Amino acid sequence: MATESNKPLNFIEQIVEDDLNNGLSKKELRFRFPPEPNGYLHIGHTKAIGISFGLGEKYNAAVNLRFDDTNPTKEEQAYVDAIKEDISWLGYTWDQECYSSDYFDQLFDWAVLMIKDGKAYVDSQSSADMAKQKGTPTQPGVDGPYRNRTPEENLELFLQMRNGDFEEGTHVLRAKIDMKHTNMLMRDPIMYRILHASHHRTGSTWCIYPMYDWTHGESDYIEQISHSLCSLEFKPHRELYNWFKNCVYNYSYQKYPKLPKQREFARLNLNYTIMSKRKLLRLVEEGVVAGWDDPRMPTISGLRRRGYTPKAIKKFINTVGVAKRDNSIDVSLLEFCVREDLNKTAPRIMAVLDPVKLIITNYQQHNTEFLDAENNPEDPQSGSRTLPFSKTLYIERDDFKEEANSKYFRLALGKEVRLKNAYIIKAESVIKNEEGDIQEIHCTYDPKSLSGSGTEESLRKVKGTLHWVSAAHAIQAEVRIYDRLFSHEAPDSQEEDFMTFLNPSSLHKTTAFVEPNISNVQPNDHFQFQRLGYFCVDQDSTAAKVVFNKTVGLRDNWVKKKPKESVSQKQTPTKHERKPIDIIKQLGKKYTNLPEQKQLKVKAEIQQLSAGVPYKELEPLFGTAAKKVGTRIAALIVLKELLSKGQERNQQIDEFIEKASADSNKLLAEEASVL
RNA sequence: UGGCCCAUGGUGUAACUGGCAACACGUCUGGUUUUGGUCCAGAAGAGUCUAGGUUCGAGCCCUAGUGGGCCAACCA
Repeated sequence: MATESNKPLNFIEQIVEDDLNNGLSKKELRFRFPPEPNGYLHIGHTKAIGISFGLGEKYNAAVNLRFDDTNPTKEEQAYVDAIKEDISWLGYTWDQECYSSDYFDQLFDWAVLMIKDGKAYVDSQSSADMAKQKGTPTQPGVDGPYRNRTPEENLELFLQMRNGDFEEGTHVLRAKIDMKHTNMLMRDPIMYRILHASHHRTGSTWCIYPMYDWTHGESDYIEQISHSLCSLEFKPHRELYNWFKNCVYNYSYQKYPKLPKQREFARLNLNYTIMSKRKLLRLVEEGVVAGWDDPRMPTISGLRRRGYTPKAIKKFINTVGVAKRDNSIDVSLLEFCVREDLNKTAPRIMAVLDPVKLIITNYQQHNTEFLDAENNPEDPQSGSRTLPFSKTLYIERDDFKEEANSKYFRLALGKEVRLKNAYIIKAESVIKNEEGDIQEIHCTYDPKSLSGSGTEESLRKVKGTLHWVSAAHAIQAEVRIYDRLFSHEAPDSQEEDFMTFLNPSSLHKTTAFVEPNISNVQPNDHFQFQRLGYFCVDQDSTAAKVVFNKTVGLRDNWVKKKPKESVSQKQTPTKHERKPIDIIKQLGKKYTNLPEQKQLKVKAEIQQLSAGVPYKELEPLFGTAAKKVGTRIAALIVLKELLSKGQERNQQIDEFIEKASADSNKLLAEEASVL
């Protein structure tokens, strides 16, 4: 608590704090998390969960878990169970487990009172006709023909609706507000529709079901929630929320004296993934992934199976903050959060994913040594284990090159390297097959160099350390390696269907050789495969075959440096230089606001910056991820420069230009029309 | 020819009722290291969308503009 208190408050905490200062008592604080049981919870929900449950923890207030189950055609008990499991796994406990369907009776009674008061009426038109009368955001609506039915008539029809006398779609109950209201939601919103569907909790008791707006606020009110927190897209609903709330308050202020307050925050967006339940459902239904808990899914169950920990997820949610502007968070932050947790907790083991045989020619044929190895250098409590070492080992194919420059720290012919927790070896020769692939690496070892032996030889510094396993002792295990599900940064917000951006190689299964200490592992045990990354045991594991999921790789500076080496031999002293693309983006951002004089200047600057930069590096500018008008204008300027320098047109370029020239923004269209 | 919300380094968030723009991720240096991990030390990168105004002083207040988002399901 003490550490929390010096953290600045986010705007929601500020609101709560203000209410507390204005006379709200701490005892009256009550929050809720209200999922619809029509799918699995995902990382986006975690933010909402973290906000409401976090507030509950901070103020020691109750948080209800409420299932918003007013649409029986989409909801299932299975989803209820999964949601409960996910929230529990995250480590939160709710006060009451509630269901909107528990309030169907109360809601009905209130609706009757509203009909009697002339605040609600039965409309008997088709939904198409109603939609016509509703108008558009820019055009006011008009009253429908049934709007002025008498309360008696409305009541009788409503009772008949409830009794099942009508077909679906023939009648609805609407609130009588204002068809000309600037807020579309206030144009006589529907309160009840007829649905002859069985509900997962109320069965066939009802054939009319209340709509979201006529349920949510009232449920908050019944539960006497003090702060009803939801995401930004519900902002326009707030006005209606308050309208309904005041209606029912007049009927029940003695029983329910406190009025809840809705406030909205920006939802979480993560790049390279999608966050809509409907779309996630499609991935499941079309078999793109193995299920809601496929480790590639952004669902909580997917992340859990992937090896993410509750602590890591909470840390992530805490770090992204709470505000009101649209955001897109980089997955690297999520990855950082798991690594941070797992680094402290995951025992280290050695596993070779892409093996090549290493034979120590001067090691005695049938000898086996058991060497000592630390379980986790970050955690002295974790103790140590023994590793069998013998003449024939496996190392990563990647860890050997016949010839290598001085930047390569691994094994090469004639070079020395340490085998982790074992000896220093020197590569002497290789055996290849007819195709020229390396079959065996032959090396010699220094018997006096054993790790931890304290000898002079053991203290020698060699540049590289490799992980390895003893061929005769290693256990084979299946390892599933995942990559991002989508190759596009924002697959969700494009004109094309998000499925077109699927990464075809998001799953790679391989058989690895793992040190024998894994014979007793259990599903969801976490490990660090040394030098490779964090892995966890999948639920598909059996005693006969262990299955690992790769959670995330280690941070790796080597892979980042590799391409540089090959691309340019020049050692350009580019100290702290910003990438041209970043500067271009930044310049573009403000372009539309600049006076013409300055625009010309900026234009010239962009041209200059893009000159000589390879297309590949500038490509992201033409991706549809460049949403901002300014960025797109900058991209066009760059494009003009590139095309004039002989860059060939491709599909991406053509599409980009086409889209831009059709844009409603004049500046953008003009710039594009030149090309 | 509408209403509402939003605008701070590449990304995400700070900056308490106006007072030197900070933190995290990412990037880059260097050091330690039997994981090219961790850890440690350091650096680059924004002058706060634009134009005005109020003020001794504006990221914060006001006006206008620009850009982005949401709203026209018998979904939630």
